[in-house]
Amino acid sequence: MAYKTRQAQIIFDYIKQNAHSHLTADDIADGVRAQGVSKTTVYRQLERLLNEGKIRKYIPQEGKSACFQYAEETCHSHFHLKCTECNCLFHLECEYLDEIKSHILEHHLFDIDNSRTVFYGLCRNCAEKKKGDTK
Amino acid sequence: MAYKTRQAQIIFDYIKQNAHSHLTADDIADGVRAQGVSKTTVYRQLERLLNEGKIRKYIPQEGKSACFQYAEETCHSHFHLKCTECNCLFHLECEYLDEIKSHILEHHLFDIDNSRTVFYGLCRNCAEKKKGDTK
DNA sequence: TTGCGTGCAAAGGTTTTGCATGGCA
DNA sequence: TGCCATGCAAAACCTTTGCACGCAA
Repeated sequence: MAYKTRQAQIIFDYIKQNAHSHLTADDIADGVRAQGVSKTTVYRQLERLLNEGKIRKYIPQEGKSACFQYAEETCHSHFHLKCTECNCLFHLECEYLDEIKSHILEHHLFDIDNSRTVFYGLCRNCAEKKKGDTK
Repeated sequence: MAYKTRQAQIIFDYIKQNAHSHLTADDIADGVRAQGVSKTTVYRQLERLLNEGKIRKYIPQEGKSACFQYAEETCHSHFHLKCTECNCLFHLECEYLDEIKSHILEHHLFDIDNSRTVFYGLCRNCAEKKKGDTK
């Protein structure tokens, strides 16, 4: 049903190798262009990988383009914190927070999708920086 | 410093009257066009209202355009649930969940912005519908 | 009268699509 | 060979911007 093409492999490898960072479609296209992969194919593969759950998509509050990141299996079981100031992503593994999901499911009848949910706010560094500002 | 124009008032009123729903810039433009307000002005007013904190902006995971909603004061103190299936927004007021913010701040040194954070997942109706599907 | 807000049209940027070709199975 | 994936270019889409005019203060 799905062919395994050179380009698709290159794109997936690139995202996997940069698993630590958030890449825009443009970033990825830049990274694979030298190997003869077009931007159109990048978009089409991103859509496929997204459906397969192999990557995750983040949509910044401000700014233009969506970011993508390799979806490690372990990421399905925890939440993410995204700093609105420095745009860093933090992985949050914590027993207390696992209870959130079951609490909301039981008391509010809503089944949270951990891998899609991102908490926005200020990370430690940026909060301190802001405090220091002469505002 | 800021003039009070007819168009600005019309736009704000429209958003306020539809406080229960998520409106795209286009929805709003459609709603006020008959009263002689241009889409450009809608965008410019949305930006202003956003900065003033009078409305909130939601960026859907899927789909194109951003959604806006009248920001009721009470919304600053609770979280929101957004169904990825039917796109409904639920307001979540619950003591237990208020603890989330302080827990994450104390234990993970991250200051969550409630008004920006949205939990994505499946609401009751859609979850049941999916269960019923012959998948 | 001053200068911010508006409207139109055009630009800007991201993502999608049509169609012919290329390449996996 | 059959058919999905690719590439190019163009389109579609949302949002922003330049500029002249109108209107609130």
